Amino acid sequence: MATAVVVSAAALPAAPSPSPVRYTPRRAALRDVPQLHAALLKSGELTTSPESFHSFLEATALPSSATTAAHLAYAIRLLRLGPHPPLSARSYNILIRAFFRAGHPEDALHLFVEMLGAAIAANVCPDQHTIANTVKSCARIYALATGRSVQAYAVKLGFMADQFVLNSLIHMYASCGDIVAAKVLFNAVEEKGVVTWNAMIAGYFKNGDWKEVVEMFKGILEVQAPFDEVTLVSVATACGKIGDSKLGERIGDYAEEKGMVRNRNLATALVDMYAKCGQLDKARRLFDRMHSRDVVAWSAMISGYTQADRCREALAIFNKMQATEVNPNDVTMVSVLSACAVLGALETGKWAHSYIRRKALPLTVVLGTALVDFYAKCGCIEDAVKAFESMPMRNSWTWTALIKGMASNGRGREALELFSSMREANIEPTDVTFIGVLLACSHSCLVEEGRRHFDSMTQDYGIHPSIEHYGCMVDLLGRAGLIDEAHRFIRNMPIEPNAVVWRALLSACTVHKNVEIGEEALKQITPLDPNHSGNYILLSNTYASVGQWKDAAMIRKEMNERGIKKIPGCSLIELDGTIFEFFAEDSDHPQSREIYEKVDEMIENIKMAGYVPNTADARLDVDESEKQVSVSHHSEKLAIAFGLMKSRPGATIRLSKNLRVCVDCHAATKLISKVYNREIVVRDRNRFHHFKDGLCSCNDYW
DNA sequence: ATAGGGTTAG
Repeated sequence: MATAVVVSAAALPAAPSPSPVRYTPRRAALRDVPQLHAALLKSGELTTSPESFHSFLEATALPSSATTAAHLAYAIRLLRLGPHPPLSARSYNILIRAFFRAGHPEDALHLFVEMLGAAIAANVCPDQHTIANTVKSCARIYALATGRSVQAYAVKLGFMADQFVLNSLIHMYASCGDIVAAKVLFNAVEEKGVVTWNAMIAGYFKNGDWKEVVEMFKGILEVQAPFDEVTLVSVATACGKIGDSKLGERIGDYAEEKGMVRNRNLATALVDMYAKCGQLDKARRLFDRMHSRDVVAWSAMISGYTQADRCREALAIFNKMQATEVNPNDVTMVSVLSACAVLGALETGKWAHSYIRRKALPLTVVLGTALVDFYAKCGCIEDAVKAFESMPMRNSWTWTALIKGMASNGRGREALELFSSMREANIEPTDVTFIGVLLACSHSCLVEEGRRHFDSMTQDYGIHPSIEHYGCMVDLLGRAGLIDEAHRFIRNMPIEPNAVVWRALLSACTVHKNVEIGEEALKQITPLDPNHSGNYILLSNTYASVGQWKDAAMIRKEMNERGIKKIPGCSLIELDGTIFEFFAEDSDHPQSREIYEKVDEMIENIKMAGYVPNTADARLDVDESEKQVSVSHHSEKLAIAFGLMKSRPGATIRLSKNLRVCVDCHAATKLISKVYNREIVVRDRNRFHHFKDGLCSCNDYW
């Protein structure tokens, strides 16, 4: 009896509340271990009773949150140096399991090898427990070849009928990507238990085959095979990934009904599933009802908001998390940075970066890429480069993020140089990389390079252009003024052009005042995307730019008749870590009056520097002076005025807006940067504008 | 004694 050994159960610290599923051994605080050891030595039990020895080993080595490297070191010294009873498989098994659970699968494998040596010397033979635990370690480090040789032992020793051995092997093969080997074993198991099914499902899960996870579960239901919480965790998560909200919801309801949502992992999986199926508020209600939330639960909720483009709420919930005992990890910070990137929340994101450094969170490829992307999307391209260079590992996503960042910050040449370096580093570009490359060309008017890369994409890399690539090309040609060529390009596309492609052409027509093709473009867009206000506004502005006021007014009238509302312009500005949101003609802000006064002052000042209001993009139903007032209340100007009021002199003003910068705001902002001696960085829908000393980084080409 | 589970980037 194991209990007979331990000096006194009362001498041991109470175990934390045991999880309902897993076996939780008695544990000893490190300072109690020698005492326990001494007592066992003194009574002689340590050497005479194998049961006592094993029990002591378990108490010392089996990990809990309190287990340290010192515990493991103590146990391994005891095993190697003794004194102890003649060693058995059991002693090795305890340590193999301990090292595995403590996150040292390699050491577990070393112990297995050591055990095989001992097998020769002292007649210690691996048993089914040894095999199962060793196989688990192989799975953890993706040691497929090693796993196969362990299976050879299992065959040789006749353990292949053991459920535990079989299940661990199925799991090992599946998680190492050898799904065929896993399936062969799975099919060979006659009595499939719930764990057998789960191991196979987990295999498909690990390989990202969400559809097959769902299919297997449907198979389970069909043959009425057993399933449990663990099954549902995988299946619910898979439902989220493929957007199967019907099955997801059934699982959610079932879990509620059976009280399974008390299982934290399952509740977390359901939160994730609801969020990914677009039921964010349902996800939140479940999250709020959870009894305890660990870092994964918090991260799931935060990423749910980020992925649903509700980034301010993502940051709000991150703030709540910080008031708890749970510490964010690298995964949490990925979502946080991604939210900051979307919002252009530079201060908050910088804080996140410093947190990562302070806590020495592992700079994984994903986290590093999120950092690069964040800095690039906040217009801090130098910091993006620094983050890129500080990463120990980069992949194609990382390079792509920086290339796109360079492109949208108007540094096309550098983006193309980066692309060359990427190739020299032997990182395979993807379809998205080429979108970055083509954007770089179009934002910097590099027409020849763009054509070359577009052709090379298919010829040299076998990547077939998607509609987005075609859109970039139309944009590139159109912006460069090659409107006819762009139009021909669309007509020769092998796939149906969509509204985005035609809109790129239309927008080029607006810039280059081409009424004829602009009309054609709108005609093509209307059936594809009838309710997008931008289309009408672009053509109306094209008419206005060549003085066809009647036609311009007619288009606006048509818009009104069809009940199409202009998307309100919206600008975000972050000051001292708080994000302020402005709409055109906004009067919601408590300091509205001061802000409008500041706008008037700003306009007067830049007029003295030569500003002439450009009302081509203004509403048409009012007279000229009203038009001037209306453009002066564009959301950008309100946000800039607020920024001037609230930041110290000379500080850079950064804002991000939902539409593209209008001609008037662009001209005004250039002058504001000069008159107020401020750098102003504006992120619009498409790209960045860095205003300084009366000039813009886009060279007025956007 | 033993097997299976949730969150992340372009």
